Formats: sequence, C-alpha cells, structure tokens
Amino acid sequence: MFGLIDGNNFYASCERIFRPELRNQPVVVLSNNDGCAIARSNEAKALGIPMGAPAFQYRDLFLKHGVTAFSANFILYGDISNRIVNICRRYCKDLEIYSIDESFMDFHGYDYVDLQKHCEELREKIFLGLDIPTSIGLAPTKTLAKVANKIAKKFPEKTGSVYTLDSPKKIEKALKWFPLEDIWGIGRRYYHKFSNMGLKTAWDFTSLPEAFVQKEMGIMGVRMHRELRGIKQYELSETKPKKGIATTRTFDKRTSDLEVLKERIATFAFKSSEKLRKQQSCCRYVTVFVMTDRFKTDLKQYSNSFTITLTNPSHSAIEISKAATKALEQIYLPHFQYKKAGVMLSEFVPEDQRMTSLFDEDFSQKHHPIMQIVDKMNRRLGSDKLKLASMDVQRTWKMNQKNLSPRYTTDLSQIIKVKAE
DNA sequence: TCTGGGGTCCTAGGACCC
DNA sequence: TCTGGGGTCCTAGGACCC
Repeated sequence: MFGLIDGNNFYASCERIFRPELRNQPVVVLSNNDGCAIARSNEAKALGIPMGAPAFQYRDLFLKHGVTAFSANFILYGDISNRIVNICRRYCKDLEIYSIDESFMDFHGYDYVDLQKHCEELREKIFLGLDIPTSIGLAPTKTLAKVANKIAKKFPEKTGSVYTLDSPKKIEKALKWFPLEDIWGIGRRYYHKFSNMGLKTAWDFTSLPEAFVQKEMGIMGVRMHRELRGIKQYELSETKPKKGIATTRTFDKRTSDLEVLKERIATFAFKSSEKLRKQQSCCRYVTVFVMTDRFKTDLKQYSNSFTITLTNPSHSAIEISKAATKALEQIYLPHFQYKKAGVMLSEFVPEDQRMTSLFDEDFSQKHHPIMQIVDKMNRRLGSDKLKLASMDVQRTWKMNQKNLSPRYTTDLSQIIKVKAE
C-alpha cells in the first residue's frame, strides 16, 4: 500500500500557526510581488476566491470579508515542511518527498499493521506538534492514493481525514464518484478532450479501451489508466538532483533600460548558480529569456531567449553571470517595455565528474575557493551579504511584500514574542 | 496601477550515421 | 515509371505537476 500525505491549504495553515486568532478566518497567501492567491484557507475558498486569483481584482472582496492576505514566506513554509517530513519518517521508512506539502509513503512490509490507525496517529502527531492539519490517502497505487487523499480532504468528518481504498468494491465506488478533472495526470487539455466525449468520472475514464488511451495520450495515459485499475506502474522515486534550475521574476514596473536588465539578469544568474552549487552540479547551458507584459495587449509584445554553451561545465557565479549577460545582449531590443526575465541552467554534470576541455580555461576550478567562501558567508550571515558587483548594491529592487510574516522558526531575531502580562 | 515561480516527462520530426 | 533499411541523437514543443 502507498500513502499520500499532504498539508491542507498548506501555506495558509503555516501562517496560522503563529496567528491562532486567524483560525476559522479567511486567509490567503499571495505569490511574489503580492500578485496572485496561491493558497487559500477553506473560509477563503468559500468566499469564491479561486486559485491564482489576481489580488488587485479581489481587493474589495478581501476588505469586505476581512480576508487576511499574506506575502509568500517560503523560508517559513520550507522549514515547517521539513518538520512534517521528520515526523512522517518515524511512521514510514520509505518516503518520497513529492513537493513542499506532499509526501508518498511506501508501506510494503507493514502487513500486520492497521494502516488506517497508523496514519490517524501520524496525523494526530503532526497536528499536536505543528498545528498543521493534514489529509492522508491509502491505496495500492500512487494514483489511487491521490484519489483516496482527495476523498479524505473533501470529507474530513466522515473519514477523519484518513481514507483507505483497499478493495475493488471500494475503489469502484470511489472512481464512480471521482471527477474526471481531478485525476492526477488529467490537466485542462485532456479534461476538455474527454469531457467533450461525454466522460464525467474517473470510472468513465477507466472504462475506455487501453489502446484508445494510448492513441490519445501516449504512454503516460496508459500508466495512469492502469494505476487507476490497481495495476502498479510507479514505485517511490528517490530524490535525484535537479535537471534544470531557474530563477525568474516578474518586475513590479516595466523597463526598457538595458543596464537595469543586466543587473536583474546578473542577480538571477547568481541565485541560480547558488542553487547549482548546493546540489554539487555544474551546468553546460545558460539560458536567458526576457518578455514584455503579456496582459498589456495594447503595448508591443516581444519575447525571446538565448542559450550560451559553456566551454567547460561550471558552477561559478562569476562565469555564469558573465555568460548570462552575453546572452541578454543577444536578445535585447530597445523600445520594448520588459516585464519579466529569467536565467535557466541545464545540462548538468556532477561537479566531481566533469570532463574539461584541453584548451579552455576552467573557471569553475579557478573560482571554486571564492565561491566556497561566498556560499559559506551567505549561509551564515543571511543570503545576499556577499554578491557580485554587477548586482544591485543599493537594493533598488524590492519585491512588493506588504504583508510578509516573520521567519519565526529559522531566524532567532524574528522568533515569536510572547507578551509578559 | 495591479496578473507567480519552479519543475517533470514524453513525442515527433529532423539531421545524421552506415 | 521505378530510388532501401535500419539505426542514433538532438531539439522544440506539448502535456502535466505543485
């Protein structure tokens, strides 16, 4: 059996840990620049705030119903996430971290354990320890565990937020109820296609002939089809190093100034290289993209990207940001108002398995000592203490983060204050 | 005025090889 | 009239996920 555990309305729940007066109150968490709603408490969902709702369009509604809006505090969410995983590991040795708020657990070998009870206890432990409500689904395949999880979340009273799909009868009943669009692997596109054919539920989908699914969706669809019928296609996957790393941002103002863009790109390149060094990889490709404001249809639109191939795989911030600047110069056109840009790194090799060119200088090696110092100091003193001269020394760029909560659990100076009466 | 950011995997088709 | 057969590798784009 597989278990899937996830945090309910995770970011919103994290914010509520330290603001208990917000329990049962509508809470949303906004994306970078306070742009869109990326998490909503149940109360906020009930007010009709959809996922991804642009904050400026809902400002009146927030005001009218006393919705508390937080700026995204990913440091806090990441730390709470780690704590949840640590508790989960006490209940299941084989665990795959699937996302910041979701983990799969492989319960093979737990034949003599009542998994339903086991998971109820796990849930309770997390709630007592961290004040985060979770839901758990149990089933013979990962895709069915996803189904079970959604049922647990949808019917907390009836299921106790833990739901097990362990018999063909139960599975059939669940799938006949389960909406087609909620299946793991059915996105907008496929939903459209299949609902036009009259399909409504997961059961309808499993009733399609496999050959037809293969034709329409390829191998991914076939796997999904089988998983829903209880035929296991996926195991836990171990955490692998990333194959691509990106740092991209929407700007708070549009700009056509090349110097401004160069500074942004240098900063994004630095951040990306930092992530790259953290996983001990070097990259071969550095890609830069820029784009105008896609929502301003009256303005001239332009978007482009350019990729530089490094002669030697590298994770030097200096080399990567130089390459990024060069790439930017290839695609920059004046007279456009840029709104978003990013730096993406790809084609990785482990830093200790690099093949270096016979003729070109190996900057990754050369810059290694200084990069180590930079990383060490930024880890200890807070990020951005040491940066490249091409980055914004004056901090002229600041994200809109009007309602950022403190880093309660990761920064001593921001620890929660308890009033002495 | 205002609209996120970061990933994965698969597939078809082109270029090339013998 | 009539022009093979079998591969590999790479890339862009499409679909999905949170």
